[in-house]
Amino acid sequence: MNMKSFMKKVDIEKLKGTDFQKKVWRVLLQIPKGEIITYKELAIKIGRPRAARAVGNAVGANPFPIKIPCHRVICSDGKIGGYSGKGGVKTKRALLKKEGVIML
DNA sequence: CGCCGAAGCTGCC
DNA sequence: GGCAGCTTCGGCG
Repeated sequence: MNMKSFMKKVDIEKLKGTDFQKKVWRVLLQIPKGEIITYKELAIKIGRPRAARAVGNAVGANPFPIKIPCHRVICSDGKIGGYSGKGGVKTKRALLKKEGVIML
């Protein structure tokens, strides 16, 4: 297998950020297309089930909000949390819809 | 069901 | 050292 095909995204490890952030971004990139996750689930995945808020900050602090499926992360209520990126929550909803994720 | 306040975690000034 | 933030939970009406 070609390693090049594997690195279709950006190397988070190469980016500047804390261990916590890198972990969060890594999980985001491991999320399959059309799949979403809550901040809480994400926090639990990285080992900080009580750091849902911190996770939100890390996700929104990523250097490439376009290459990072930050829009795949939603509230535990199944609603869109927020979006510090361009367009705001509006863009987030649009991206989710494009991905095939329909919100009720 | 909707609103309010408090809690636990990180990153930055 | 302290504040604010893409949240979460519990209690109350």
